[in-house]
Amino acid sequence: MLMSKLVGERTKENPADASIASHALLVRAGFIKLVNNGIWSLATPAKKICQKIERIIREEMDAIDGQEVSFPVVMPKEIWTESGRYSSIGSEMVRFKDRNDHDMVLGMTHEEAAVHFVRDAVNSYQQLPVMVYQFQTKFRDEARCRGGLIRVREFTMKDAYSFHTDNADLEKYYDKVYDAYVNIFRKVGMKRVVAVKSDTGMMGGSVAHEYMLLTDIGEDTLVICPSCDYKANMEVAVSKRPSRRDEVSENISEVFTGDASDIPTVAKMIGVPEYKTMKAVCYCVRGSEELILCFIRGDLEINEAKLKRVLQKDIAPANISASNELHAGNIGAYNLKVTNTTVVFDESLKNQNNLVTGSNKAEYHLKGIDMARDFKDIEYVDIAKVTAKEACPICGAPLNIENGIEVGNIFQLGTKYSKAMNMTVLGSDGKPFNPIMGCYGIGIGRALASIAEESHDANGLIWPMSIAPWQVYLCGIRMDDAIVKEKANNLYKHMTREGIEVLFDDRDTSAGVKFSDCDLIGIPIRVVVSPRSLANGEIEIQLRDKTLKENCKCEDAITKIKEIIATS
RNA sequence: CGGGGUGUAGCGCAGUUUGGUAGCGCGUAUGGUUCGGGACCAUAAGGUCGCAAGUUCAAAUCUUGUCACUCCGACCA
Repeated sequence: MLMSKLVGERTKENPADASIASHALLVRAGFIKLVNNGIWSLATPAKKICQKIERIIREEMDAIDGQEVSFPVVMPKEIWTESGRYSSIGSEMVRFKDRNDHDMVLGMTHEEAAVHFVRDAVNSYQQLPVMVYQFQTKFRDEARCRGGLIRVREFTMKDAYSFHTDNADLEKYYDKVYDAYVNIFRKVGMKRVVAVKSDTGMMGGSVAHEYMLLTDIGEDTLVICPSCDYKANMEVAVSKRPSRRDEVSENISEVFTGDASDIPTVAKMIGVPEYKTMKAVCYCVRGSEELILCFIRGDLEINEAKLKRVLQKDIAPANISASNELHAGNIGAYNLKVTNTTVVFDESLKNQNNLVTGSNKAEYHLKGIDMARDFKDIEYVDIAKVTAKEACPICGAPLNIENGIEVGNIFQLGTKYSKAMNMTVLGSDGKPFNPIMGCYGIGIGRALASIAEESHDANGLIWPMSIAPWQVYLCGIRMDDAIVKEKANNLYKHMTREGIEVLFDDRDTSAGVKFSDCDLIGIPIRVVVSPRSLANGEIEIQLRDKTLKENCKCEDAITKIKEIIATS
């Protein structure tokens, strides 16, 4: 590829709307161009990286007996009605009518298509397990795109679907995919990737993991144990909390607290630590008048993902200031009288005593609450957010909290789709059953952006060799010099013939411009042909990550470059 | 969906307060001088100032509406 012909505008200045490095650099280097909110065109370098990432994924998927297929982007309403998701998914799924007034959808995921595809072709347990996968465009009408390619509406995803006779077989296969994913992220050059336990959300199913690239700009919050291998998304993370029960329980008494309504103020006023309080947090059920009143230890926060799972309902924060039943700021579980309200107690309160809580009347709080004594027969559920330094549920070490970008996920789906879509195969006992499914995804563009996020410096991108758009940036300095021009041209032809991927900067421009572009684009090996080094019969080789800079004889160049490629 | 910000040349911006017919830097084209970390000189091309309506002798500038993008939050297989 000749640099003089490469389409894609490079700029010196950061785009005004970029707030993260990968977004800014990918735009500056001319890799991507915005077409519409969350919809991007990819230039050749970005496309080449995607192809290399896909090649690595394909190798790993094939190695665990995956069969590459291709499902459609546009699907009829019917198969989504079968699974129940035509109605359960909101405006994130694009729906439209074709010329015959038929309801259609744009694929945002392909469980339905996979079941539709496999259910007629697979009739016997003897054909299982089977896994199909594809690289396909997804469209999700995201409420809010961000971060360049990190969160977009249209993107390419590798999605895979496996079918099994029983849970044991799924689990065995799930482990294989788990390992394949570890290989994939290692091969594409992502370093700080961890697999965390995750929520299964609208996908249904039980066990799920997300592969997270640890970075400050990550949208997900992760709980990670530094001393054992406990790692979980905040949505599902748990911790061990020491009991704060005192030896002696006081009696309940009222305390005047005036207009103090938040926990720090009340605790300070009464003179107790915040963990000796019980606070109320109120939610409403989306699309209903029903209220959810959560009681939790005052120093903790509600984990809304956990709460949703406990309730099996969609919730939203509620504004209760207008309510007649509840005194905002003075809500307490003791002597509470409410209607059309679900009351939930967090496990952090279990068996605690001498707690301060609202009195359900203005200007007063209660102290001396003993959960064991004052509340009989209540059920405690885990709806609390884990906080940093709490004890790991496995080993007890203080937990860390970090941010991560989700670069891949794997789900044990169970029979949610095979049952809903009536996919059956005959078992060894001659009876039909619904196969157990798993599904496994990796976003290609997000992977590219994540690598850019992890691997760059002030001058530009730094691509790992395995996915670099080109392996070598061949730089002719003084292309107006006949000898340089000839040498560089010969080297370009020679390298290309040897199968080395070269971007040849044949432009007649200054060295500074070429070096800057080379750094910005982030090609791993820079080869410089110039009058200066050529005078000694040498060319210059330098690595983008600055781990090597040396001259070598022209005739040894190809061997040397191949060696670098082979060992990186 | 809620809150903020911004729309002026391919990119980054000034000009808007106080209305007077559009500007800077980068990039691009041509010629010349340069040449190992974003060279210099000269000349040139490129904009119905997001869109629409209104006020006015006159609107990038004031008014109203609308659209788009973006940031923070909600949502997120």
